[in-house]
Parts: sequence; structure tokens; C-alpha cells
Amino acid sequence: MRRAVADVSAPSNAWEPTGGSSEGNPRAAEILRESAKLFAANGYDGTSVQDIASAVGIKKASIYHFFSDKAEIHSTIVLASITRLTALVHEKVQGRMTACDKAEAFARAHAQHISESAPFYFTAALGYNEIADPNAKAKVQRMRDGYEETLRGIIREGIENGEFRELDVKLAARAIISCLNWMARWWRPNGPETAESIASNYVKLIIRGFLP
Amino acid sequence: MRRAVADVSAPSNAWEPTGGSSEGNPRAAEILRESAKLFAANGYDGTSVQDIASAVGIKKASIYHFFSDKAEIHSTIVLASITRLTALVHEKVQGRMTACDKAEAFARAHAQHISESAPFYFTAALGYNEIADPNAKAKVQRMRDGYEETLRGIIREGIENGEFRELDVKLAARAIISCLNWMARWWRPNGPETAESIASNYVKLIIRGFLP
DNA sequence: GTCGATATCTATCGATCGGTAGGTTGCAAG
DNA sequence: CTTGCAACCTACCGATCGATAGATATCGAC
Repeated sequence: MRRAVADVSAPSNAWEPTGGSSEGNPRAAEILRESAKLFAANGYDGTSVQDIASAVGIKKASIYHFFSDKAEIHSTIVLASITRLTALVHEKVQGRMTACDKAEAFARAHAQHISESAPFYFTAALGYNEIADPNAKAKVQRMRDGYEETLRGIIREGIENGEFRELDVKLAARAIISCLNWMARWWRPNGPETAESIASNYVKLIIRGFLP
Repeated sequence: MRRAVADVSAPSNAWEPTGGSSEGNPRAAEILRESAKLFAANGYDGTSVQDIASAVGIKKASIYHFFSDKAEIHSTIVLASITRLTALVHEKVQGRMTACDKAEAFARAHAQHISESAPFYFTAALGYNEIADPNAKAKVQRMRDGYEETLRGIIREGIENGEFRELDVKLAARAIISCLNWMARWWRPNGPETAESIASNYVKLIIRGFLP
């Protein structure tokens, strides 16, 4: 069966996916890019290795020269996405900012990743718990936990310095992340609003409920 | 491939799924219940008709006596879920309540549906845009739109009567619904918190940002 | 010019899947 | 006692899928 999951037109990625067998190999990187587009559009099971090969313009067997199996392609994409996401968050959230500004920077970093790497992000967001390989799955889980913990730390900081009232940190972080994650289900690059402005507005709205 | 999507132990449904070929047929209803469990746990493509038949305790071909194909089983489940959800919302949100109370009742109705029909809800929430049949898909889309519009109406009401400040109604409704929908990705019936209390706390937190 | 590594190909396998054809059983109505 | 139909069965088909085996092509190093 071939079911449409998302209609995604991919921008070219400025960053290079790392890890797996793709390290510095342009053809492997191309396979990852095309696979991400197809996974995002049709889902993992809705994408055959033949589909990927056709998109790249090579034969199916050639795929197996670069990746040991289909699952490795998928887990490499998911890992690359979460790696890039956490890197962006660490890059944007730092230094002397208020907790409010940090929370907004956090959301903007997330949104930047969405818009600059939509196919990778959609593949990861919609299928990050569908990873077969236990090692890769554990690594992704650890990175997602660290990512969520970063936001919790920002909120805790805001409570400690009096910017925010006493509140349930876990719930508050989860609310913001839920909004960001759910964007993968409805936001599309060609839509009227940029991902960054939506994410920023989400945080501004929700953070008002954090104030004393 | 068989990938785990969710670990769901299903409570028995108090309500009867309607529509499709299941109308009042206990065996058809059983097929729907078992299918919902499997779809929620392994996804649509991760569930074979043979899996469903085994779970019910009959042979594969017998499934086709009650449903014309696998897609019909799926769309019947999704339709039943969204139908039940909107019915619950209409039942709980009515009469002379403040907009705040209505919003919380809205979220509680959503959460009640999650906890009383977890397999149906997970199947619908994770795969409602994977419906093949255009008619069913349009119907589901219409019901989801109406459901979201109900929440927008509540928020607009709150703005008009002064409970809430002027705010972006679309964004605000989407924030709440994002939190509720994302619960399908992490909340499990056996967890420490009830779906109702989580949903209620989400709304209480976010709604503080709505106040003047 | 030869060798070896990398990249790609053709051809095919075994398994699984959704779905169908057509027979069998059991029971209720006449 | 027979007819008819719902419910279920056995057996099978055609298509597709992920993956493999093994041949070929390209090209830089020596």
C-alpha cells in the first residue's frame, strides 16, 4: 500500500548528515536526502528501497553498497536530525539571556531545524520510536531526553530567579515541546507562516502562563 | 517488518463502534477491537490481516466476510474514534459554564476518550491522515475541523465576555490541541497519571496565558 | 599495462502480503 | 426435510518487498 503521509518539498540541506556509512561520501549523502524526502512523504513502510534507488537514479542493489539495510538508512536519518537539533539548541541557547529569551531561542532553534531540514525532521519526528536497532534507538532516546532536559533547566532557572512563578516544570516543558512536535503533523514549508514565527508565538503565548 | 509503535493494553470499550459493516454485529465489533489494539501497537502497515485474524481466533479469509478490505477496518476505527470524541465534547461542553470551565471540560472530554478507548484513539491520532478512501478521509477531516472549531468558539466566547485578553484564537486553540494530540505519543494507560488530570493541568497552565 | 578498490549493474531468491475462489458447517424458517 | 443464508473454512494467486550473488565498469596507483 502506498499512503500519503505528508506533502513535503525539500529544501537542500546546508548541513551534512554525519554518522553511519555516509561520512563524507556524496552518494551516500544523496541517498539519505532522497530517502528522507520519501520517508517524510510516504512513511517508512510506504517507501521501498526501489523507490529510493529510483529517486537517486541508480539501481536498487547499489543502495546496499552504501548501507547494510533499509533500517540503517532510516536510523541514520533520525540520528542526524536529532543530532542537528540538539546542536542548534546548544548554539542558540547560551550566554546571558533571560529565561524567557532562552525559552524562545529554544523554540526558534527547533523551528529553524524544521524549516531548514524538513524531510529529515519529519522522518525523525514521525518515526523516532520506530527504530529497529536497539543501539540507535537508545542513543536517540538519550538525546531526546537531554533535549527535553535542556528546556526544563531553562524553566527551572526562570523559577529560581523569579521570572516565573512556582509551576510544574515537567508539565510546562512538555506543553511547549508538544506544540513544537505536533507541528510535524500540520506545518508545511510552503504554508503562509514560517516555522520560526509560529514557534516563537507558541512560546510567547504559553510563557505568559508562567509569569508570577 | 514489525516495529513497535506503542505498548497499549486495552480497556474494554463501553461504547459500541458504529458505522461500516459492524452495525450491531458482535464479531465485526470484535474484529475492530482487536484491529485497533494491533494498529495502535504496530501501526497499520505493521499489522497484517493474518495478525488480526489470529487475535480474533478465526482464519484470515473470514475477516473478508465482515469487511471488504483492510483499509475499511482502519477507516471504520478512525471514524468511530473521532465520532465518539466529538460526541463526548458535545456532551461535556454545554450549558452555563465560563469559557475557562468550558475549555477544561473540552480537554477532559478528550482525555476521557483517550483513557476509555486507548487503542481506538491511538489508531486514529497516529493515522488519521493515512486513510485511503477519499470519502472517509473527507468525513474525518470535516469532523476534526468541527472539533477544533468548537475550541476556537470557546476561546472567542472568553474574549468577548472579558474572561480572556485579545489573542490569536487560532494559535491558542492549536496550542491546546497540540498538547492533547501529542499525548498519543507518550501517554500510556498504565502510567502514573490519569489522562484526565494531565489534560486538565495542560489547560489550566496554558489558559493562564489567556487572562487579561 | 596491470592490479585492486570502489561503484554500479543484471538477475534472482525466498518470504510475506492483501485478496479471492469456492467449499463446508450450522442453524432458523417454511 | 429441505432450502437459504450467515459464518467460517482450505487452498491458492499475483504482486511486492528486502536482500543477495555475482558480473561489469571506471579509474587512480604503481
